[in-house]
Parts: sequence; C-alpha cells; structure tokens
Amino acid sequence: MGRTPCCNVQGLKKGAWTTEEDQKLSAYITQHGEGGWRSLPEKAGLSRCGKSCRLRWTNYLRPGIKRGEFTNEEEEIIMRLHAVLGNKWSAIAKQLPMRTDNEIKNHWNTRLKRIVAEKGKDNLITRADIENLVAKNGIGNNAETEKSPMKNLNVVESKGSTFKLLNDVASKLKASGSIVSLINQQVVKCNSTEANSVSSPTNTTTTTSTTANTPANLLNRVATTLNSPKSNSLGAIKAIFSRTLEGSTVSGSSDNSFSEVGMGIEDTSDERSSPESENAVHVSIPFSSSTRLLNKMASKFALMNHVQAVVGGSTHMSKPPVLEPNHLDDWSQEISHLGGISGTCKDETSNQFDMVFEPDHQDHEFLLEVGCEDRKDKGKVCNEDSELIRNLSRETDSNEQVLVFTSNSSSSYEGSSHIEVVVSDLEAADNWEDCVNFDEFFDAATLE
DNA sequence: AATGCCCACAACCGCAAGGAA
DNA sequence: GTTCCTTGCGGTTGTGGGCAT
Repeated sequence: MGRTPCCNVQGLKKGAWTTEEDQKLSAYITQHGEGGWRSLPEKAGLSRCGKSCRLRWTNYLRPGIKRGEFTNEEEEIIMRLHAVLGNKWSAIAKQLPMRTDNEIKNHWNTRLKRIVAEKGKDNLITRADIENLVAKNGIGNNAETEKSPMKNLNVVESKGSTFKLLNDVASKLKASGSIVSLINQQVVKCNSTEANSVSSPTNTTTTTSTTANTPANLLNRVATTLNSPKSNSLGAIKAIFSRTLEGSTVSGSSDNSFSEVGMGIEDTSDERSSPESENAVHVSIPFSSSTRLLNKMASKFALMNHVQAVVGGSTHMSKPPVLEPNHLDDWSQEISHLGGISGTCKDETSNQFDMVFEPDHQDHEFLLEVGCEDRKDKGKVCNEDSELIRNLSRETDSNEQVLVFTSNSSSSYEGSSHIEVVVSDLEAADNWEDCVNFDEFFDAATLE
C-alpha cells in the first residue's frame, strides 16, 4: 500500500511548538473544527505536517485536557486497568477522559511501571511461601484440613496478565491462610449485614439458591454466573461479589462506587438488562483489597470471548442433565452441589484458563465443559481423575502451568467434574458488549 | 563553574485499520 | 478489487531541566 510519510517534506518544521504556532493552530481549529489534518497546516499558515498538528492539538491544545500531577486515584485506576488491558493506552485513557493516552503512557513508563514492578515483586507468592504456610497451618494432617484448597497450591512467578491475576489470588490466599477462611470471614460479615438491612434480589436466576453460603457454594455461584447469558453475566458477577464478599460495607444500589468491578470500563448493559444489577448491593469502600482482587477475577472472566458451554453427565448419574439456556434455575440447582474449585492456566499465550469443579456429593457429579473446540479430546481429559491432573501440574513444573487452588478430595469421590474456559481473544475484547459472547451457550452434549 | 547523568515530557515515526475514490 | 488518504495507536526518540560529582 506504499504511502509516502506525511512528515518528510522538506522545509517543514519539527520539534517543540512555539506559542505563536499554538495560537495559529488553536485559532484555526476553533473556527473550522477538527479534521482535514493534511491540508490544515497550509490553511492555518503553519510550516508543520498535518500529523504534527493533530498530535499537538489532541495531546496539548485541545480544551478540557487535564494536565499536571496525577492523583493517587488516577494512578490506581491506571495500574488496575493496565493489569487487565496491558499497553492499550487509548482504552485506558477513555476511562480518564481528561487525560490523554500519551500522557498516561509517559506517566506509566516513567513512574507507574516501576511502582507496579516493585509491588508485584513483593506480592508474588513463591513455592516456599506456600510450603511454609501449609506447614504452619498443618494442612493435610487431619480430615478437615485434608480438604483445604491450599494443599496443592502451586504458584508460578511469571510475567503476563493471567499469571498476575492468578498470583493475586494466591497472594490473597497467602494473606488469609486459606480460601475457606477468607470467604468464611466474608460470609459471616455478609450474613450479619443481610439480616439487618440488605434486600436480596427477587428474580435472579443464579444467586437465589436456598443452599447455605458455604465457600464452595459462593465460588460455584460465581462460576455459574459466569455462564449466564451475555446481558446478565457481568452484572450478576458484580452482584454476587458485592453481596457476599463485602457485606459489611454495603450500601444502596444507586451508589456508583462499585464501578470498579468493571475495572473502570463502561458497562451499561447490566444496568439496562440485568435483574441482578437492579437489586445489587454495591460496595461503598473503593479499592478495598478483596474487592479489587475479585474485581480482577470478574473482569478477567468477563473478557472471555466466544465461550461455549457444554453440560454433560458423569459416571454417577443415570442420565446426564441437558440444560437449556432458558433453564438457568436448573443449572443453578445442579451446580450448587459442587464442592470445590481449582484452576490451571495452561497457556498464557493462548489465554487458556481451566477450572476444575470437584463435587462434594457423588450423586451430583456431572461435567461442565466450557469453550472446548474439540469436545472428544476434552471429554477424555474431563474424565481423568483430578488427582492425575494435579500430578501433571506438579510434574510439569513449567512456567506455563499454574495450579491456583484446588481441593484435595480425591478420597471421597471417584472421577471429577471439569470445567474448562478458553479465552480466545482476550486482548481484542476491549468492548464489554463483545466481551462475553455466549453465542452457543448451553449447547447440550453427552459424554461417553 | 563545568560536566555528566537521570528523569519527565513532548514530539516523532512507523504501522495498521477503515473508508472513499 | 485496488489504490490512496485519513486517522488512530503504540513504541521510540529528542530535549530540557534538575541534580550530583
């Protein structure tokens, strides 16, 4: 398509802009509006190329640009967005309307990158940390702790957004001792608050389970919601996280402080159509650690693109459940019996993220398979014992594989239920409308 | 005072997408 | 379908100021 650069014309001025040039440019654009950058310099009496004029206007002269020091809140937003979006400066800038992408990029490169690197180093959890923690808590010494998700916690120190996310989870587990205690603490808070003032959703499909708020159920409810229809999923995730994990600091749904769940990304769809969001209890404390952690998870999951779901039966079920998209209640009932959750990140580059659900009741084992393109092969994997999967995770000892948290309940059941989520194009999913695409949602299948 | 280094910021450059001709 | 133009984006470079030696 060869095209001559617009800025290599002889005689055109380069470098810093003078006040006089700024005035000429501003005056012209004020009178004639933006656009037509190629012909603008000549019309405006400037010896600059059009591209230079456009940059000068958009990054410096345009009205409404906020300049100067970044506030702590702005920096926090940038860091959180960057963790999800990477170097998508324009996308990040859209969440800080008064800041330009160039300014944000410069600020990141000069300051924030260093801060994040230092923080990340501190927050990364190592295998030694895990072993110490496991030893300290006596995990594996009795029947109760044998089930702890911490037992097989492996964390990989690696770059990449998924690893960062997983390490965040691991760090949180490290801080709390175990995910069970972490969530139990929050459930206690939640329940005490709900008893007082919080109005629960009345018409939800995935969070109105009559089952108690056990950690497993909470996690399963999250996972269930991840597979809700496109229009509801993000709002439902928000609602679950807000109600169950920050219960002690809830406020009314009109409070917009919960916007951080979307990592600052505009998300109007759930406001419009999600019954969850209508009744959601919103978090009133911004940037609290647990919320931030879970927001990261929610955002990550919500960025999944082209996700398919397959529901099949297990060897313990006489008949596999065939669930239709409009029977979410059924699925919610089924999945509420699952007892654990684990995850493996197999391949950062292809954004694969596997989750293993381990049932606590043999009678209710069944298989969930999401995003599997080759169902036959995936089915074989799903039928493997989860212990085997864990062993593979341990043996591989590769930076490309990480086991986040898993419950070791292999002694209490045979086989496993396996849910696999494939994020097909995480980086391209820069629009919430396109992020959660369940086009072939609940495509029923039977396993051999 | 002179020099060199580092940092922050502005500006530039190359590339790609989208649309018009 | 091809070519060209416009625009936007992200990486890189240039430049000036501050600071240490």
